[in-house]
Amino acid sequence: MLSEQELGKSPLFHDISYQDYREILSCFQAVQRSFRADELIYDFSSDAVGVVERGQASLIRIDEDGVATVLEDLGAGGVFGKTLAFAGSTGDSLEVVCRRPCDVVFIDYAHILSRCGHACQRHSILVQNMLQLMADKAQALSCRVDVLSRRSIREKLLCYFRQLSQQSGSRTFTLPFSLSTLADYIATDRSAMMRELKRLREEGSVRSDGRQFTIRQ
Amino acid sequence: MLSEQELGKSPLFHDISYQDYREILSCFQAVQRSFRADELIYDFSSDAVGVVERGQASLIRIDEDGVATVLEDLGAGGVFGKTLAFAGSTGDSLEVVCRRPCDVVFIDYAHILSRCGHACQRHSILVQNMLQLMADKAQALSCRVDVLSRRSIREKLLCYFRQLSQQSGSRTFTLPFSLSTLADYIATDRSAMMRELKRLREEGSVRSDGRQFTIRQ
DNA sequence: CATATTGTGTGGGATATGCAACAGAAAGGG
DNA sequence: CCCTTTCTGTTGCATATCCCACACAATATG
Repeated sequence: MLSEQELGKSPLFHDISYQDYREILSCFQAVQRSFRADELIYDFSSDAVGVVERGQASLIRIDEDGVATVLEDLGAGGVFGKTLAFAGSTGDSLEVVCRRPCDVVFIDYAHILSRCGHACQRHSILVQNMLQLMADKAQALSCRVDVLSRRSIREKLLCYFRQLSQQSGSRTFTLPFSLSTLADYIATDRSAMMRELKRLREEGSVRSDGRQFTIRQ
Repeated sequence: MLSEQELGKSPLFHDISYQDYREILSCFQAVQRSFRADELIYDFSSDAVGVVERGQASLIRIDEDGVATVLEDLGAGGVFGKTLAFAGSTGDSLEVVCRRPCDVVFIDYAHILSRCGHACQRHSILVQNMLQLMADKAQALSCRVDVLSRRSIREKLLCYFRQLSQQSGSRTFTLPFSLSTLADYIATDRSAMMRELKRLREEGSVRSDGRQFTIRQ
């Protein structure tokens, strides 16, 4: 349960009064839980939709060989759920895992989409907030597709760097994760990526210090 | 403008009366237009959100070298707009192009997300429909990421085939586009893909006749 | 009907990428 | 503090993938 102050920062309950927030929790049978780093948040067995209120989590895929791949990075406002990801090619499993301590709200998805008998104002605002979160998710996924659809490691890196640069509004930006994870994110071999990174540095397209990067132009 | 009968099939105006539909069009300054094959539907210059009511369209990216890549396949219920795709790595442009004759509704996105002064019932249902479409879009993009994040052509193909198989509810299914476009879709070279496809056929993992495929298991 | 355009299928040669393996740096945990 | 684990950086080698080029089928187009 959020405090009145925390509620102000909540992506899902934005613009909802504390009174309404409490009623929504019961009306929607919503559950709020906190997680520590590395804890399993969701395993795609229930029909609930989860919203990350605070903290950071990752949606990862584990294939039959046990290889893990980060499919999505979920920050505050991140949404996940069975109905929002492909059921998964038989054989591999999906999980949402906590990276940094998280607060997560679980809500029954069908309940959100069904016309509320009470036609309540609360419901309407909640749906609107949910729409906003979903639009953000769609955009984040679009970015990912934009990167992954590039044909070479080089192009993938440059595409991703340009995105980060644009987001930060500067030619300099900080990677949201380690270089090893970056390789995973762009779905390539780490050593091959390091090689390409070196080349980019040598020809002056990119400068880097740790996780801080600067691109030319 | 839709006829009363067509309205019943509309993804965006589902469960909305004809009367309300007409008022929404004016209240939201929504515009409805039809397009023929190969016509340009949207070039990401306006802030409007588009919804494909009928027909088929593609969201394509054209990079600085003029190479086109299909980023999304938009059928009935497909949503697109500037706020839903990454602004695009500077240099390449995005377009929505008509494949098969389309009816498209354009709505001002800010208008949808803003609390409607009238707090009207119409608005609320429209938002709910929009949420459903957005969730569908997120799922479709997840599928795409699932495929593109595979490390080899072989795995990409198998992953995509499993998705199609699951969608059709059968081991046999039909590709939604040509083999050449498929190569594009999984972001690889066509000849390399053909070679891999040949291998899959030879070892009996896949049988195919034209665009009709059958996978083992 | 002739002609142009697009799609399919295949191959040889160049190379970018993947894989395995290692060593030192950095970070976390008791 | 030491010890463990993760992360970074690099290399040699094998090969999957790309690029170019060609021939033919299928389909559109007038």
